[in-house]
Amino acid sequence: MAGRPKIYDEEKALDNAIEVFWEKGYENATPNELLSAMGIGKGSFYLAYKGGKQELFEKSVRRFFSLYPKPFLEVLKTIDNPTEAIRSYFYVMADPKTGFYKRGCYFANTVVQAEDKALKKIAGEQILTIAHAFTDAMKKAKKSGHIKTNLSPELLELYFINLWNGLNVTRNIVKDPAKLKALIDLNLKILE
Amino acid sequence: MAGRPKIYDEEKALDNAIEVFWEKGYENATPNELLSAMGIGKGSFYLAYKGGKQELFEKSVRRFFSLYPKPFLEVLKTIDNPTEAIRSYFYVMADPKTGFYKRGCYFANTVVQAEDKALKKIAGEQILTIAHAFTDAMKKAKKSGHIKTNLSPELLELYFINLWNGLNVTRNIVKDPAKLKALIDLNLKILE
DNA sequence: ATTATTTTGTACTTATGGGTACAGTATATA
DNA sequence: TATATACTGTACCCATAAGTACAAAATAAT
Repeated sequence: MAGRPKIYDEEKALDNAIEVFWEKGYENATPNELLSAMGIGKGSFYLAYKGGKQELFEKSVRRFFSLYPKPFLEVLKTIDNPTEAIRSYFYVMADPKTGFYKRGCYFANTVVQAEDKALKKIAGEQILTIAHAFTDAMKKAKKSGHIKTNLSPELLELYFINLWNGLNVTRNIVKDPAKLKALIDLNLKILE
Repeated sequence: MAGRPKIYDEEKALDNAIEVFWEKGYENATPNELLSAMGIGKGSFYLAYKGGKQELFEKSVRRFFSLYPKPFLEVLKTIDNPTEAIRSYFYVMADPKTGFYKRGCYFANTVVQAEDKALKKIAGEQILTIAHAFTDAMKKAKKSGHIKTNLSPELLELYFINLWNGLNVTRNIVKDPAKLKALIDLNLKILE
């Protein structure tokens, strides 16, 4: 455990890198922007991330997941009737105060933007993980009678992934939060 | 009208450029790829497109529109009950034989990928144009009694834009055409 | 055949992406 | 206090993006 101590906070630096990637996308985030946002030089960077930009992004994906979706999914598990929780999750895409309204879904953006197949895949898996958690919640709610639809959980899951992915694009074209909320509400009627 | 004659076909060159942009996205398409696909050198290129890559892309957007959505929209106008026509339009995203299944929506990709706000806007406008045509078709079908929903045409339009945009992302994550078709069918039930 | 006009190919240019190499500095421990 | 270890900063490096400059070539009209 000897050696010169790090001058920067690893987690904070990663969080700052997330901001750059989120704003610009993986390909458009330049080393200069990343390094200056992280507050470190090349020496430190390539020591910490031997895989360079790609490794940084992969780590940022996992960190992003633990920062945003994960806490929500843990609350979701404890809820009996999940419809309103799910609605509020979708609403972040329609709320100008959130990073999601402004910059979209970290994962869905990557799925569309990245050239690298491996990155696309990792990002897609995060979305699927979230979707699975929604499905679990809905299965439970069906058993307890809070949700009555006869649609299969798998199809419902796909329906909600697609709503989310759609919002990620549509918010760029139709910016009115009220319209986006109406769209979400309309889609959620499927659970009635 | 004197002068050395062009050695290449402008339209064909533009079509070839579309293929590159469609495959790679605006930012990731390199000059080398574009020029060699178009079969011309720099001299000819920057003479024909003084605005460079950006001008080329803008022209490619209009050309793409005239190649794919426009013919469909013209047929759509002549149809009485548009539900099946619209369904078949959405199905291109679920059909492995089409460029849309493999490479997605030229416009929606641009909306998500491009840094340039002007390009984002132009691409978004194409999507809105298509959506408006759908709305017109549905208004007509409502009057003639083929469609009975009470939802406002504006909300329906947003719903369909969002379905399309969602498919453009979701097809990267869930590749099974049958599942994608089931998703489309489920969404189209809203017209019943 | 000369000229005016347009197109083409090649050479050059600047900036940046995405790193590597390595010498120097700061620490924990023996 | 010496040493092994870990971090940092600076100086390089090569490839490519995106475009300019311009001389040479091919035509139509005179």
